[in-house]
Amino acid sequence: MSDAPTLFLIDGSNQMYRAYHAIRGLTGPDGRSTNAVYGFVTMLRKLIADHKPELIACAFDLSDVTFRTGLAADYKANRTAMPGDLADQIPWIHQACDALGVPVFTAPGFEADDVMGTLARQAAEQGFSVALVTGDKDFFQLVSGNVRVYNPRDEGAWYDAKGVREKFGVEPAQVVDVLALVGDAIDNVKGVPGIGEKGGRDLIATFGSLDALLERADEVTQKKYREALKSHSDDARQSRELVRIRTDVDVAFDPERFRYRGPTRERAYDLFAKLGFRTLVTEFAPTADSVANDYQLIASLSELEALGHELTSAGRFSLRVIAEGPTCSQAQLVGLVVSVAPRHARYVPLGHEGLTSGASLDRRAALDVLRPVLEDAAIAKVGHDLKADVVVLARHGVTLRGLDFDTMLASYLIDATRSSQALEPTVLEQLGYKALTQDEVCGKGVKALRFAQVPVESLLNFAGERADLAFQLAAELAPLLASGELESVYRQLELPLVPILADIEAIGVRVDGRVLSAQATLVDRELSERSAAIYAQAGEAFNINSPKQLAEILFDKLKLPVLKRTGTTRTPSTGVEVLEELALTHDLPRMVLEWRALAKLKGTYIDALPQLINPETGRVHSSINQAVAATGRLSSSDPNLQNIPIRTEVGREIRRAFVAEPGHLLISADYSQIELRVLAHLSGDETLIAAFARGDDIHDQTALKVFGAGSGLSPHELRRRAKIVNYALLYGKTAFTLARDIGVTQQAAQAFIDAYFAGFPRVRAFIDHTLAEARRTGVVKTMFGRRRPVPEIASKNGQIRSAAERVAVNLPIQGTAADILKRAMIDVHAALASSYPEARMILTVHDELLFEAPAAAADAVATLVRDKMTNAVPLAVPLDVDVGIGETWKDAKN
DNA sequence: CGTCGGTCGTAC
DNA sequence: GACGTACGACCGACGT
Repeated sequence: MSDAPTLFLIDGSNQMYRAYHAIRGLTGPDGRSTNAVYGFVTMLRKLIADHKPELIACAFDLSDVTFRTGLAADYKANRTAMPGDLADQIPWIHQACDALGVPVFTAPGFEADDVMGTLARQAAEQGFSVALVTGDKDFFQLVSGNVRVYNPRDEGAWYDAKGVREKFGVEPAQVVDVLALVGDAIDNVKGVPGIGEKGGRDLIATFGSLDALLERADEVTQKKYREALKSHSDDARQSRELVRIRTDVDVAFDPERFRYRGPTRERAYDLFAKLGFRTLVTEFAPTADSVANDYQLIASLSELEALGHELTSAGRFSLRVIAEGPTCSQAQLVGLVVSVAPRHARYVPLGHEGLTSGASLDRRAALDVLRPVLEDAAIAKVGHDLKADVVVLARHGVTLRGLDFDTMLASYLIDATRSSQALEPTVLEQLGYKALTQDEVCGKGVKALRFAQVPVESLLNFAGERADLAFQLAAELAPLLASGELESVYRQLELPLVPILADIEAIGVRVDGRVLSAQATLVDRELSERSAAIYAQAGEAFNINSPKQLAEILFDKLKLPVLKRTGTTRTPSTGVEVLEELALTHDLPRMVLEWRALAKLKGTYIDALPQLINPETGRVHSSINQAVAATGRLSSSDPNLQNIPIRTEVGREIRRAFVAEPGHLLISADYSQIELRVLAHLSGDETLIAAFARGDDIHDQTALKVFGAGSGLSPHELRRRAKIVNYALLYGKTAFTLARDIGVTQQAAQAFIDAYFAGFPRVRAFIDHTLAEARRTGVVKTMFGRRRPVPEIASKNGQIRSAAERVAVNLPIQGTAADILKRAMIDVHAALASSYPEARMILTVHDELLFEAPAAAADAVATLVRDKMTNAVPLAVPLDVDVGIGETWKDAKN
């Protein structure tokens, strides 16, 4: 074989059909089928990636009318017509070839096969190797020394002459004769009746060619073949012309026209965006390389002063702090970037190291120059995640004011269900631009640099984009906020919360490491005793934490029954529910459950918390995320302080490590049954409202309605069950799970649910109304106008639809409760700032706020907090707040 | 050696 | 199959 490059000739029509049938049910944003395009593009990209072709082309059929229909009018007449949604995709497939840099060839009156045959012949004559990319066996006839068939379906399936002999039993040159004998019922190639693949192969192998066979038909030993050959010799000859791939079509092979030149980014992006191919869109989105930007470095304090004037006269600008540190709360300024117009950015280097440290301005002097601008509430600030900027600037003595447009929050309000509200995906979706990522600038893994180590020139592009893209996003998102009627929830709730959350993060919670290490010692001892007992019981040591190993012990070794399997891997489940059931017949499951609970406590809290104590402050500064939870709740991470144990005594002990500063006390204030109160308000149910108005215990009330009198159960048990029923409603629990939770039959559980709705009829009406609205609009809303898309409410899949219905019912309740807490936080924060500035809000946990105040002021602060929380929002029912004071979080909650 | 999906478990 | 919203630890498979 020669050293000349291989020409890849793709059988476009064949591959297109294959893709169409291989991928089902893929549609673009407008609902039109995109399966064939996607499959084709995937194939093409894989081919290019795998083989790095220098020469490439793709051939397509033009129409059903070809020279073959001239030879036999019924050629291919038996074929079912091309599906309409495949035909619709052909132009896109051609465009995809073009966008990816693959020239397309067709010839009027000929099929793709003939175009390929002709090009292959010419290329081979010029000394090139040829790969015929197809899944069609007819192409074996074209194989020669330089021409091979490549089937991308089974990788490595190259067919040269030897491959053809093995696969087909004859020489490549004889393939066409075999095909002519065998015929093809689907394409109406008659062939010779009675001769099949095996027979045809043997006949041609014996006689050498179709012509020789027909000439010497008398010599054929099998009578049925002999007679069929004699009476159908014309059919055989005609069939040969139909199956023979032509090599004399009017196309010319010119290596220059077949050179692979790579994709055209804009065309690929436009096409894939239109078709909704998200990963491909990402790959071909415009980047800094393809857009002209005015990003510049500020090189001196005098330039910085000029910039300050520019920002002041602009009256509105976007900014981003570039910072880093071991933890967010210890972040140090590396630079500050601003933008006053699209594609414009100015980067102020403040803390670069090494070769580029000379570029940095004196941090303090520079911040002093910018301070009047940053602290001026009349100059509007735009940014993506402004809280992060507020926090870092506060650490450097600057109070960022004039917060106006946070694109992360805007994007969150527009669609809180997006998987990420980070800048990059948001910009890609809204602006169709692929932003630089930190990884691209700094590298990743162990070799990653810190921002401060990256050359200033490289950071300029990354930093510039942060500010520039936020500026551009703001313009894009503002109209969407308005059209979604989200401006009020943005201006009244989310935006005012930004500096408050920044405050909470900066202040942190004092955690006493000594309490935790004492607990660690105790729990460690307990764990090793318990694991020893477990190993003894199991007869061997194993990793109790490994569901797989535990399953082997329980189900293989001890032969306990497999009660349930996990969802995706179908392995025997070792979840609580299963272990609790097994605990009735064996000791080990119970021991494992107790071990697990302790190990979880230790791993997640006792061991993790001390590592997050900031040595500078002795406090834990958890991040509060405002744009994660789909319902509008806040979430907490690093560490998550919203799931500190409370239900078990040993878990509650962990809260003893959360302490007040000496001379201070913690004040915990939590809304009592806020979601049920919200339900009472939203539904307008008179019975519920009256019960809350009287201050009745709502669970006792529910017990009365649902279980009636004379059930024989203790009041305590009745209340416990009623509580489960109440919350079941909020979460759309089914009779099945309710039955399991309160230990009654499914019928009894259904009866309770029915009794509940009978007792609180407006609740049923509220749920029905909410679902109807959700079905009509595809969106559900909270009392304050926060919205959540629920497109799955229209799903034909019952499971998906039911899940969407539960979401739809839950959001107005959970989301409104979240809105109320946010409103309360804003009011309390303002009240504390003016009346008790030395008292501080330090934590928020969905329906609870935690404060730290000088001991002398604690009672007064508690009163103020209760007042503000109670009156945060007027509802049809009173809001009740439980307040507790103590030296530790545990004490404050008791 | 890092990434990532799966499973499990804590909170409200 | 069956309860909404989060975060995170651990395991183990997989890819570099």
